[in-house]
Amino acid sequence: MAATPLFRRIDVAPAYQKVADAIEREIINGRIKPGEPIGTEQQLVAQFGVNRSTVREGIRVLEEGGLIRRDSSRRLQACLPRYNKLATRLSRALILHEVTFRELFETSMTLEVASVEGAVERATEENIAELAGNLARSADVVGNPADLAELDAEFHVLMAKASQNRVLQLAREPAAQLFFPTTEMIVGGVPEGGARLVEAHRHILDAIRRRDKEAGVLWTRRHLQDWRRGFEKIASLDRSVEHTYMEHAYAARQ
Amino acid sequence: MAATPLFRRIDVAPAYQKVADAIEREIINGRIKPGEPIGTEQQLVAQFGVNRSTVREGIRVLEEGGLIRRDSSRRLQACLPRYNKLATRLSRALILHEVTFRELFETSMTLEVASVEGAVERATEENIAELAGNLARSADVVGNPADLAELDAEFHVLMAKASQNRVLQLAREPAAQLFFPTTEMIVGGVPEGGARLVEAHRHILDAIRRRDKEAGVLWTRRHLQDWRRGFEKIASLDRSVEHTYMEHAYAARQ
DNA sequence: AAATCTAGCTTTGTCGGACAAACCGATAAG
DNA sequence: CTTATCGGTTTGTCCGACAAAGCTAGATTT
Repeated sequence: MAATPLFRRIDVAPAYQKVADAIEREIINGRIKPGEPIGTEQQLVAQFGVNRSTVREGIRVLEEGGLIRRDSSRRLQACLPRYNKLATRLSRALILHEVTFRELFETSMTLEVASVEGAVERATEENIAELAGNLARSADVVGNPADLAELDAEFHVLMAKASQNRVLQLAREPAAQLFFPTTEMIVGGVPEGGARLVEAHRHILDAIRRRDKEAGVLWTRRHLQDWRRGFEKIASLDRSVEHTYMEHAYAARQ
Repeated sequence: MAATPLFRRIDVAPAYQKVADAIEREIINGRIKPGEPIGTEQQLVAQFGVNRSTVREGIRVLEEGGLIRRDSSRRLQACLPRYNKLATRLSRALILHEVTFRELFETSMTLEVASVEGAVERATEENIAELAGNLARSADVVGNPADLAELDAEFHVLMAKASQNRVLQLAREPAAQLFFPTTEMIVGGVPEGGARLVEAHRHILDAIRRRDKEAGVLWTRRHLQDWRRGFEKIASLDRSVEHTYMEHAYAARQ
């Protein structure tokens, strides 16, 4: 396109950013492995030749990005970014973008179905045992919406885990974090809601055990459709997630 | 469970974290709207009663989290977290977790199919025009793998946009960022690869225009299966994304 | 000798102050 | 009306300092 420029683009990134980038590079390309120490702030000061305040700003960037963390004794070490932490930030972004429950529901339907398909195909004995444990605990608290909602969320996490697909696990997490908290509202508001939920989980787990993909998908769809029907009794699918939560929080305080 | 404790859990979060949390709260619950200024560092120092270094560390956290940014004149303002930036972090996380292309492919198949279904249902005239523009440009560079790969990625972004589902847009982004760069490798390595890609896009767009969901899904699947076949000619689906990219980068340098 | 304690060194989190460069706004000059 | 200039702000960086918490190794006790 253009002629070769005479000068290279001048690098104007602030020093703290360069510090963060330099450490990030070492982690990304594997020269520092997760769990390995990064060194003390003093050492970084010496290596980069910048002030400790500057180093600390760079550290904050990486810490928030999930690439490094401080161990029990506050020493820096590289780490594998936790999906959960990243997902939390994504959920926050979704709220700020004022997405609606309709969007959330549609996407969750897609991802939970994919999740159960994967689980039916590839769940290990251990995965199945975990799901069974969750189901047993759910049956015990069927009358307690708060506890049941928590176990419901866990059931779906375990299902995604059973799919053995980490990309899918990650992709579903942000939506799930916004989606499943409503379970408590719904189970609490619909008689027999808790029983239907546990029933659906039971059929899903059974389908996974029998490697029956069709049944797994069917019951997952029913399970989510149940959620949807319950939701529409108490709120509109086309309102933003943010507003709905706000109102619910307000109502709960009364 | 336990008796009501006599003392409330004392807060030991470091000051910079509290600064970040305090500002985040104001943004999340809407008291500071996206685009509005946060104030200068000096003002934050005065308001929070902490040192400027501390304030700056808190700012770094929020900046990395995408909740605030500095405008042209480096003043702080709240902002809507950009999907893209967050997705980059997630992609990085996926690489560090050494996910395989099989996981990536499976999830992308799910999400792209959901994407085209949404697009068939809800694409606006404007969405269709954007897709058509992309298609026309693609046809022009059918012999240039690098440019074509870029336009392919854009086509799929536009398709997700046309689905009018922002949760879906967000959910597909991390996988897409890792998935589509390989298009260049594949199109370059398979004769007629470029032509098949443009052909698939043409059929997909046509299906969206005709609101023919079945055709849209069919051609999207074919399109991705094409990718998969091409990929398997040059690498294994079960190797980690990281290693495959490394080798490709190495080969390109020779 | 093994376990425990203690004193000193290290490291982190925070603070205060400082300064150059970039930026902003307003005024002066063409 | 545009351009140049100048002072006040603001950011990015640096220096030095200190309390609290953690770690280490030698001293003490059992």
